[in-house]
This record gives sequence, structure tokens and C-alpha cells, in this order.
Amino acid sequence: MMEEILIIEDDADLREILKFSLERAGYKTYEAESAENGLEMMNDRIRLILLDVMLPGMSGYELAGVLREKGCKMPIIFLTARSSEEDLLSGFASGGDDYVAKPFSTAELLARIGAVLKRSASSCTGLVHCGLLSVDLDAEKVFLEGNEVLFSRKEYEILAFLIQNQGIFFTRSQIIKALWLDAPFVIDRTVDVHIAHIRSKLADHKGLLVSRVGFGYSLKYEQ
Amino acid sequence: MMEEILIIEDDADLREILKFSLERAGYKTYEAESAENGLEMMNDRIRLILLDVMLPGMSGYELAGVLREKGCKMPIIFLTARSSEEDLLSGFASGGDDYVAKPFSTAELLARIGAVLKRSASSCTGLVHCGLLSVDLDAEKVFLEGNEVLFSRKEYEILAFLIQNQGIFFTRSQIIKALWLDAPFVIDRTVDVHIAHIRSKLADHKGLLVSRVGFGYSLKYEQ
DNA sequence: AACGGCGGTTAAGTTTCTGTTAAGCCGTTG
DNA sequence: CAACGGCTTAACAGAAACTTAACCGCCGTT
Repeated sequence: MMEEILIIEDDADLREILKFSLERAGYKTYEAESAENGLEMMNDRIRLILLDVMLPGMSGYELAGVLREKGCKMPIIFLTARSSEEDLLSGFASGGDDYVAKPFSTAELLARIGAVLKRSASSCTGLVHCGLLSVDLDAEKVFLEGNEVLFSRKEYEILAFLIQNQGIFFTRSQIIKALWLDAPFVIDRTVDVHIAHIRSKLADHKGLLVSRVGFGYSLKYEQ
Repeated sequence: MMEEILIIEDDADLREILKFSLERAGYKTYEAESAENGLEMMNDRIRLILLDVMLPGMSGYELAGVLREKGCKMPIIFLTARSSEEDLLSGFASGGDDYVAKPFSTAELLARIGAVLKRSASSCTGLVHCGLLSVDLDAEKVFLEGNEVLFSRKEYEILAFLIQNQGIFFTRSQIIKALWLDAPFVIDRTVDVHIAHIRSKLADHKGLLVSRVGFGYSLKYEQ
């Protein structure tokens, strides 16, 4: 599934560079040359807005304010020529998620986009999702395709830990340090066994719980 | 991943307003009504503390002192009545801290929070770039043009080492001394092989990883 | 033109890591 | 007391990674 990004930038050259870089990185892009134009192109498929602050007519900040007032929580990355503190402040004040000063490197921008998208993907409730797997951290329950699945305590703790840090790999030692607060002298293999049990309960979704030699285990929803 | 903020404020109304504003701005909040209470709620997920200076029992300043003594470097934003004690504050304001005088606007507070969080994040950011290559030192992930590329552990260690010392050449022996802490008797050629693997994964960006006779290997972004 | 030093690559052997099953231990429950 | 479930360790086959050795090619020197 391709992430869609709206670029709002009046400089045609920069817009073209952004479009090219983002599409090469696998994003689908929409382009607008003004805030008004961008507002029209808004739709709920768009996952992120790259927003120039200096635009003819309505400024980027104003647009951000309008969007937030409309209840639109989409993440915004502001592009600005000036790197003064004021810009940063007003960018955040209008609810922006990040801020990149021109000139910026493509790699930096891509990295920020990745970070912002990832951040916005994980929600703030006690319910955490990873594909068709959901964990209710408050009730300490696990659901697979909407049906509750029972896990033992240690299995649950590992699963909850991993799903709260999706996409990051943890070695057995790290998992033990994090979860075996009372008995930090447990053998690495103990984790393996719990992982095996978790996997068997994940049934058709074993693929969510991956391992990488030298890096450990991670819960990740791909594709 | 959502930023978590601890609010320590004894006025229930103000606490509620803060909670509401921060959560609307996308932060997760914890609330405490006293310094002692706040100390209990401390955990290392919390990225920022909003701390009233006038609290029943232990004051905000005292709490800050206790936290700093415990080696806790978390940024703190003090909330204080306008008239008083700015000298005292300015002494404290070193090291990522800030203060906001009551009454304050939500926008101002959010801006300050954003600035402080950004400052504390960028001061120790785990993201290092070299051209279109990025390495996330925290998540131990490598990105090429924004797409993740998988490296084995040794490959990753070498790449991370080189990108953190961009532009400097390291001989095979130096690399071995730095990275093979457990087995410093490894043959030089081992490094060559890992370098070859890394290069093949760098695809169109092999040019970033250069070698110089007699000097060794280096990661450098030119032009 | 032959040689030797050096870097790059490939292929193989060896080691380490992973997934799984089985079994022992312990506290709880009936 | 026996049965049970959960946690932990042990053991082993298969997979992945690491290391070594050997080979190829480049380049400067003789």
C-alpha cells in the first residue's frame, strides 16, 4: 500500500524535485502551488502534507491552522527557508509535526517523512494494533481478527512489549532486561520458547513476529 | 511513537486544561497533583515534565533538584506566577529547561514544548546521514533513499562505525580493534569480505564507501 | 614483460544462532 | 495427594552468518 503525500510549494522547481525524490522513494504524490489549491486537493487518502510556509496568498501556517480547526489531524512537515526560532515556534504552535529548513538534503527529508508517518501510524489509546493483531494494554487482552486469544502472563508481556515498539528488533538479552525485572539471570533460550508459544497462538499471523540473526525479535506489519 | 508528558500541577482545573490541550496536540499525558506523586509516576518513557513551582509539600524546584541528583536529564518546563523569582529560574534554566509564566496561552505553551522536545531530540538524534544513506542508530536500521535495507550484524556494525566517522579512513586493523572486541585476532581479509557485502547492498551508492591504498576504508559523501 | 603488493570477489569450512520438542520444577487447584 | 498449567532449562537439527583461503585483476616497479 503506497503512502500518499501532498506537496504544497509554490516554487515549481523545488516542487518537481520533491515529487521526483518522493516518487523514487515509493510514495505517491499530489502537488499544489498554493494553500487554496492544496485545500481543494485534500482528501483522506493523504497521509502527510509537505507544506511550504511562504506561499502567495494564504501562508502555510494559516493553512495548517485552518486544517486543524476542521479537525484534520494529518501530520504536517513545514518547509521553510528561514531557520530562525520564530518559524520553528509558530510551526509547532499550529500543530505541525515536524519542520525542515531549506536547503535540506533529500535523505534528511525522507528520514523525517518516515519518522512522522511511523509516529502517526501508532495510536494513543490503550489499544495497539499490528495488522490483524490487537492488544488492549488496559484490559491486557489480545485479539486476532477480532477474536480474543488467551496468552499466559509471560507470553502476554513479551507480546505487549514488542507491539508497543513495533518495527524495532530486541535481542533476547534486551527482552530479559526489560521484562524479567525480578530474575535477570534467565537463560536466553527461555525467550525462544515463549516466542514459539506466541507464534503458535498467532496461527495464520505468525509472520508478524519475525526474527533476525544478531538483532533479535520484532513485531512488524509489512505490505 | 507518541511523546509522553508528565504534568505536575496541584490546581485541578489547570491540570485538566493542560491535559486537554496536550492530548489534542497529540501528546500522551500523565497527571500528578504533588511532587511526591509525580516522583512515583516517573518512568523513562516520559519525554518532558511540566512542573508547577508552587506545590503543597515539596516544591517544584526541590523536585527538579531531586531528579537531577538521580541523574535524570529529562527536560523540565516550569510553570510559575509571572511576578516572582525569575532570577532563581534563570539559574535553573540551564540544560534543556524552560519556564512559562502564568497566565500563558495554549499556543505559547505548545510552542515551547515543541521547541524543547525538538532540542532534546536533535541533541542526541540517532539518525546519521551520508548522502542518500541514513542509519538509525537507535533502531539499528539502514535506509537507502528512504527504503530500509537489511544488513547482517557485522555489516551493520561496520557501516554504523564508518558513518559516525564520515570522511575519516580506517585501516582494516583499526576497524577490527574497534569492532571485534571479543576476538581481536581476526584476519584483515575478513573486513574486506564484509565491505564487499555492504557495497553490494549499497547498490547505486557504492561510491559512498571508498578505499584508499594504505589508508583503509571510509564513508564519504562528495559533491 | 615479469613481478609483487594490494584490493575485490567467490567459494568453502566452521562457528554461531534459531526453532522446536521434551522434560523437570514449582505453585495452584480440585 | 494427584493433576494441571506455566516457566525454565536442556538437547538437537537446520539455517544463517562469520571467517578463512584462494583466485582474479589492477597498477607501479624492476
